[in-house]
Amino acid sequence: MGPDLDAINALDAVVRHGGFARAAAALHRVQSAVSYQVDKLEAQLGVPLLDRTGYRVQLTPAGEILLAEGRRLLGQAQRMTSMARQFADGWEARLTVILDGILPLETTLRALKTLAEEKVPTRIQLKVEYLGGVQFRFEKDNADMMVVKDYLGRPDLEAHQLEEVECVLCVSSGHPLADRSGVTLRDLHEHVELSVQDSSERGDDEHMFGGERVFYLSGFAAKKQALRMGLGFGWMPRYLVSRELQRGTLREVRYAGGSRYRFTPKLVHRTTTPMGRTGRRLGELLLGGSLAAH
Amino acid sequence: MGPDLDAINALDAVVRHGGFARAAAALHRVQSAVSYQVDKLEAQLGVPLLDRTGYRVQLTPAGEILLAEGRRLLGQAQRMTSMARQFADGWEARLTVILDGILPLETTLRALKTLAEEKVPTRIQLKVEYLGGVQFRFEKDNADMMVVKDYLGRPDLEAHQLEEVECVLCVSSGHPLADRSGVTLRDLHEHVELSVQDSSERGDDEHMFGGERVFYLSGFAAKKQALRMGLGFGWMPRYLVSRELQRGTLREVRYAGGSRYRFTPKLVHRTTTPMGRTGRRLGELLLGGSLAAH
DNA sequence: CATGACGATCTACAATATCGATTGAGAGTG
DNA sequence: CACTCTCAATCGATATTGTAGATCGTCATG
Repeated sequence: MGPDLDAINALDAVVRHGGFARAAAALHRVQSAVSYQVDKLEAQLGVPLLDRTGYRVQLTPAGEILLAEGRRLLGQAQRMTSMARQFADGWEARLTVILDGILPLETTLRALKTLAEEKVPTRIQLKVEYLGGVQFRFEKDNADMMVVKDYLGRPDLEAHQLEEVECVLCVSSGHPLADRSGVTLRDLHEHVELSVQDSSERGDDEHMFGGERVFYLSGFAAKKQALRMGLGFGWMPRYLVSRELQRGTLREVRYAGGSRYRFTPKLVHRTTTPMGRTGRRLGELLLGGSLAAH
Repeated sequence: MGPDLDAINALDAVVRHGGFARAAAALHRVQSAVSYQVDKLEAQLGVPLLDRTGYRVQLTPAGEILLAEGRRLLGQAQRMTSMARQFADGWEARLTVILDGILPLETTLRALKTLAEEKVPTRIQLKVEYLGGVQFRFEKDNADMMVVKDYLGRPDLEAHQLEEVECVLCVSSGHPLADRSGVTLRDLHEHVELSVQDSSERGDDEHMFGGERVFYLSGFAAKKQALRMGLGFGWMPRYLVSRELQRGTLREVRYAGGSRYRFTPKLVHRTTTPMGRTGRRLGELLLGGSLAAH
């Protein structure tokens, strides 16, 4: 049907090396084989590509244009084979990673950037979820990895610990709770609690206070905005609010039960299906780079 | 070396028709031939492309990505063949046209736009020259066509007449010649004549007045600007100055020897080498559209 | 369990690519 | 002008590759 890549390659060699004989040498073939291939290509395309009238062969105008097109074709084929070789070498075709939105995106993105610079052929899909939604998605999408605050352990899951993240119970400086000390659970229940919406159907975070009024926000950016507006109180990872706490825009609630807690995020993957090279490399990068750094 | 287009085509057929047997039917081959091609492709790429464990074959993740790449390859090859067919059908690869700058670009550009819309594969090169420079370039570049005011006839050149263009001897309204009537050649010689620079080494236009002071401009746009600034007098094609003449910004010199002349532009091409389809089509478009229309 | 569709596999055969040698046509040299 | 050298087309023989046709095991379906 179409043109033959070998034939195009032969033509290319003839033109680049300036002759059938030299092309044949370069291709480790005999001259007649090259002649044959070029003839075939001309027959396939139905256009004379080389002008044989002179002592040296020369491209016809049409040949020039078609060869340029053909070279693009060869390049693309080259790319396809190198892509295939990478797959053969153990690079997986797809890698799905679920990330808990409470964790800083920056380190993850930097790791992905490094992967891109290393030209891995893998299509990486990164999804951000919250709370129980992380594991929910991990299982629903049959994802390869998740970076999560907490998860329900299972024998087929393996976890690596990442750097600790601290959470702070925050409130706007204008909020009634801001200036109070010795805040009790009862006090908290009189105010609105802000939480990030769980994308699964599971219950709430263990650190929630179980009051009457809870507003669910769609992410930590929205939650922070709501906090600053004085809508209510709520837990925030410190790295997201450290500047506001310094400036005093947000205040740490002086809650008697403790206004801080730390947790260790975990990089989780399956032990059933071994991870491909991209997955392993991404793991290295995430464990190496300090995930919780600002 | 690289992947084989036929094999890619076979894989594509298998996936699109959902099975080796159907693919074979669609390709007018027997099933084993398709099997062979797909096996070959997998061997060439070194990656399993189809998952044969199930009842129905299914693409592996790597196969999915590589097939997508392969389809692009097929499409490109398709384009290459169709391009070649057009060349085989008599569309030339290149077409060089020299245009006299005194003529309106618009019709020519419209014709070229039509050609582009008709998806001719030809690379068209349009060059604008002036006076003797047109034919000079035509010969130097071995161009295919020229649209010219005058040319030195030769037996191997054939010309078709286009629509007449009128030239007017113009001057700025602020110029001393603007309000005079019965202007003589002697009067003209006292002022600066504006002319467009000939890009060849040949002499001047036959319509020039042969005065002492002549300013040469690089094109009609520049000439018009110089005229409006009152730098001197000079011939302009009417279509370029009709608005200025109406408004009175420019005035027609009331020259006793005649302040207007008309000429018939000609579309010239060689009779020695027959024109290709693009050349013929462009000729049709230029002769059909009224070249001299505003 | 019988049936039918599917895809792998094998063999024989056909088509296609390569080899090695020859031919004739420029181009360079004395 | 004769000689040689390089170039590319051409040809017959051979090696490689692709296809047809038949068979086999597997899996889904009724």
